[in-house]
Amino acid sequence: MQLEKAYDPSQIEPAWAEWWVSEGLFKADAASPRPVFSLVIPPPNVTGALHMGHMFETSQVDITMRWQRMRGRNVLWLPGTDHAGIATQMLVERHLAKDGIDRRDLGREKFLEHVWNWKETYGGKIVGQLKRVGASCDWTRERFTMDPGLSRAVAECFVRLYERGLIYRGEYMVNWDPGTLTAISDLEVEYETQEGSLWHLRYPVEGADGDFVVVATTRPETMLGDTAVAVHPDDERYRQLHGRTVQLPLVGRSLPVICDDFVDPEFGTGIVKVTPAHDPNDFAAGQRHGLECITVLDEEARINANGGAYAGLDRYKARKRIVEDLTALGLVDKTEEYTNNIGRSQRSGLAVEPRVSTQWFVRTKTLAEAAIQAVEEGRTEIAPEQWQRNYFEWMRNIRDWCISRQLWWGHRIPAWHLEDGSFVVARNEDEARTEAMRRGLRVTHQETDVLDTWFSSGLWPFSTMGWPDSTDDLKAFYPTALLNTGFDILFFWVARMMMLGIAMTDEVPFRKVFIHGLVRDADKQKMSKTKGNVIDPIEMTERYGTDAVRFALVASAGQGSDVVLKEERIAGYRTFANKIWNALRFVGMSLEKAGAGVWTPANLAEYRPLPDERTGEVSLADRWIFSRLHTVATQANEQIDSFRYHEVASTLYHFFWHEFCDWYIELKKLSFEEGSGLTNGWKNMLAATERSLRLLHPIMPFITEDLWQRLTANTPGSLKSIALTDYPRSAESDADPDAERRVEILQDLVTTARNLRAELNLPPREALHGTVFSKDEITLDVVRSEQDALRRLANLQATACLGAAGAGQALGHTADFDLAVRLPEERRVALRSKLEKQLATLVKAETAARGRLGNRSFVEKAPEHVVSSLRQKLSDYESQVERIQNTLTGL
RNA sequence: GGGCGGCUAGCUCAGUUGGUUAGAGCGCCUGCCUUACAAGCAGGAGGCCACUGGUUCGAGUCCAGUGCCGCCCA
Repeated sequence: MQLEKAYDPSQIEPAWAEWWVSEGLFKADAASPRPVFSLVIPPPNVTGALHMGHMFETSQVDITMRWQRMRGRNVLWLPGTDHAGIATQMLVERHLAKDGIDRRDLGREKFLEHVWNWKETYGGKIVGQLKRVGASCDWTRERFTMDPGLSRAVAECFVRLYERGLIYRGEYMVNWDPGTLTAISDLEVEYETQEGSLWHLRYPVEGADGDFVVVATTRPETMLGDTAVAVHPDDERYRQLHGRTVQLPLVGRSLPVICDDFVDPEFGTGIVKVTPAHDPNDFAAGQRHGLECITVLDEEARINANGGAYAGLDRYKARKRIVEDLTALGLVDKTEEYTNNIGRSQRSGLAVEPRVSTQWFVRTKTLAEAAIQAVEEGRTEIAPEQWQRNYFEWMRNIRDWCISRQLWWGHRIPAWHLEDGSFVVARNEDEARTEAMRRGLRVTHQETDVLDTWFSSGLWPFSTMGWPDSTDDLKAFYPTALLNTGFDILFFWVARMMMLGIAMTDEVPFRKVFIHGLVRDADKQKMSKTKGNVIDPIEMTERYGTDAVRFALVASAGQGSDVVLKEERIAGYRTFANKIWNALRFVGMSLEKAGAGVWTPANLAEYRPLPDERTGEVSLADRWIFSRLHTVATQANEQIDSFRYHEVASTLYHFFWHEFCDWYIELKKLSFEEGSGLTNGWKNMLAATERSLRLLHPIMPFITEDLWQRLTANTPGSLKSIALTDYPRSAESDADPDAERRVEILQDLVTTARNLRAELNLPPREALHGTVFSKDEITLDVVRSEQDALRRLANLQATACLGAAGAGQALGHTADFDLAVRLPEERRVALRSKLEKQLATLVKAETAARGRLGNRSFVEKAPEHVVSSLRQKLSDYESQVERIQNTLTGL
C-alpha cells in the first residue's frame, strides 16, 4: 500500500461517489427478510442547489442510514425532489422575462412546457450534488412530486377528503399576495414590526350638524370600502351613537354605527371603521351584521373602480392622497406614530392583502385531532422533546388550510365545473364526465387553480411508494422509521404529513421525527443569499473534502441546536482526515518493511487478538486497543442510535487520534521488526486498524472506503465495500480492565517524565535516569515490564522501587507513584513553584473530601459506592499531599 | 400579548436519571524538522458554570425569580 504523504480528498471522492451509485450498493429490497429501516428525504425544491442546511441534514441522515445498513437492516433511503409551485413558477417567469416573454402571452399550456423543459435541464442539479456528497440513497427509487404516480395519489387524496366532507370551497377572506397574484396560506405569511402611523379620522354624524366621530386606523386607504363604524356595546361613551348613522367622507356613503364586542375600547378612540372586504376582523363582523362587502383593491393591490376618483392608484399612493384630501377637509383629527405588525408574503416579500375570494380549504380540526392523538400515544415520537410541545401547540390552534393557488405550475385541482355553475370532484376527467352526465349536465372546464405545494408534499411518505395501490414497497417500508428535518418546516410539512398520512393510510407516516437546527455563519447569522454570507457546501467539499465538511457539521451541533459553522473548523477536520490517512500510510509502509503482505482476517466481526508467537501471550498494546475498541463501539452504537451525532463525532475523533495514533501505534512501533513476516502482532494491528475504519465509516464514508479498499485489496472473500461490512459492536470478551489499568499507568509514567523534562528544559536527547516509587504492585510491574516503552516514549530509564521516595527525592507525583530523577540541585529547585501549585489543588480537594466525609448525613444518606469512592479518593489525596510535602521539605 | 430556547475557558460549544480536582476543538504561550503525519509531536496557561434565592448530605445539572440574547405564534 503506497500512499501520498498528504491526503487529497479531491483525488478520491468523486470516483467513490460515482461507484457507490453505479454499483447500486444502496438499493433496498422489498422482498428481503431482514428488519427494515426506512426514511424518505425531505424533498428539496427542484429549483434548488445544495446549501449547508441540506448538507447538515444529509450528513446526519447518512450517518444513521449507513450505520443501520452496517448493522444488518434492510435500509431504504428514498430520494426525490419537490416541484415547489410558486418558487419554480417565479423562477421560470423571470427566466422568460429576460427574453421579453410574459407567461400570460404564452398561455397556460405553452408556459407549462417551458417549466417542464426547465425542470428537465436544470432540475437535476441538487440530485447530482447529493450523489457527490455520498448520500447513500436508493437512486433507483428517486421520485418527483409531479410524477404521474404521485399526481394520481394527489387526486385520490383530494377526492377522498372531499367525499368525507373535509374539503370545501367557498368565498372567504384569505391572504392575498399582490406580487405572485395568488392566495397563500397563513403559514406563508411572515410577520414583521414596522414603524407606521395611526390616523384619527373624523366621520360626520348624520343628523347632528357639526358633530362627528373619530375613528383610528392604520390603513386610511381602505376607508373607500367602509360599510359601518363600530363601538363596543358596553362602551358608555358612545351609547348615544347606537342606532345612528355617520357619513363616509370622500365617498358620501351612509354608514350604520354597529355594536360589536370585537371592538377594543382601549384602541384609539374606541370607535373603529369597518371594512369587511379588507380586514379579517371586519369581514367577520360584516358577516355577523349583514354588512355589504365592498372590494376597493384589485388583485395587484391598486384601487379599483369602486374607489371612484382614486381608481388605479397603488395602495400606498392612495393612502397618501386620501390623507392629504382628508387633511384639506379638516377631517384628520390627529396622526400618531404607531408600530404595527405587517404580514409579508414569504415568496414575493410584498405586504399581504386580506382579500375575499373563492378558494378551496381543508377542514383541519378532525385531521389535527388524530395527529395529536398519534403523538400523545407515542405512535410517533418527536425529538428533541421541546418540539413536541410546539407541535401540540400549533395543532391545537390550527385553522383551516387554504389549499388553492392561482398559479399554473402544480397539481391542478381535480374538480370540474359544470354548465350550471356547480362542480364535481373526481379522480380524472372521465370520472367527472360520467358524474356530470348522471346529473344531466355538461362539464365546461377543469378548475384552473392548482394545489398548495405542501399538499403533495404531505403525501410524500406514501405517494412515493405507490399509494393508493397496495404495493410491495408500501407493505415493506411504510410507515417509515424516521424523519429527520428542520424545525422551520415542522408546521408546513411534518404536521401536514401527520394529518394526511393518518387520514389516508390509517397509519402514522413515521415512527420518529428528529428535528435538527439551522446552520449559521461564524457570527451566528442565518445564512442567506441576500446577506451574502452563505458558505457553499460543494465549494467546501472540493477544498477540504466531504468527510471534513460533514464531520464539522455534525460535530458542531448539540442535539437539536443550531450549527455555528466556521471554515477553520472544517479545515480542522481535514487535518483529522489527514491523520487517518497517515496512520494507514504508516501501517502500509511498516507492513512492507516487515514483508508481511496484505491481510485481513476472514471473520472481521469476531476477530480476537492472537498471542505473540514467542511469549505465547497477547501483547499489552493489543489487549488494550481491543478493549478500547469494545468500549468505543458500545458508545458509538448508542450515540448514533439516539441521534447524538456530535457525541459520536467526538468519541471517534478522540479514540482515533489520541488513543489509536498517540498510544497504540507508538507502542506497536516498539515491536516492529524488518522482515518479520505476518506475525500475530501484525494481524492484531491490521484487525484493529480495520475495525477502526469501520467505526468511522458512517461519519467519514469516503476516506474510510478508500483506505479500507486498499487494506483489504486482494483479500479472498472480502466484501465489495466497507459499507456492506458489519458495524463494530460491543464485545464483552474484549473488555480487559487489567490492560486498561496498565496502559493508564504507563501513560502516567510517560506523561510525568515528559512533564518534568519540559519544566526543567531538558533536551529531548538527554536520557532521564530515575526511580519509580510505589506501593502498588501493578505499577511496579509496569515499570519493570515496559522498560522499552518508557525509554522510547519518554527517554526514561527507570527502576522500580517498593515504597515511597525519601525527602526531596521525588519530583513527579501521581496517585499511584513518585518519580525521582537524578538531577543537579539547582534544577530541582526550579520545580518548587510547580509542586506548590499542585499541592494547593490537592489540599483543596482533600479538604473538601474530608469535609463531606465528616458530615454524618452524607455518610448516612449518600449511596454506598459514592461514599466508598470518596474515601478512596481522600486517601489518595492524603498520600499525594504527604509525598509532595515530603519532596518540598527536601528541596 | 402567549409560548419556547440559550447564558459554562479569548471564540464556538459538550456536559443523558444530581455524586472524581468541570471537558473538547480552535486560538494563545514554550520547546521540538523524533523518517506516518509541521495539516505534525511534546508540554503549558486560561473558568465565583449570567445573577439571586430555594430543595438536597451534595447543584453546572432540579425548582422559583431577575437580567440579557435569540426564535416561534398571535
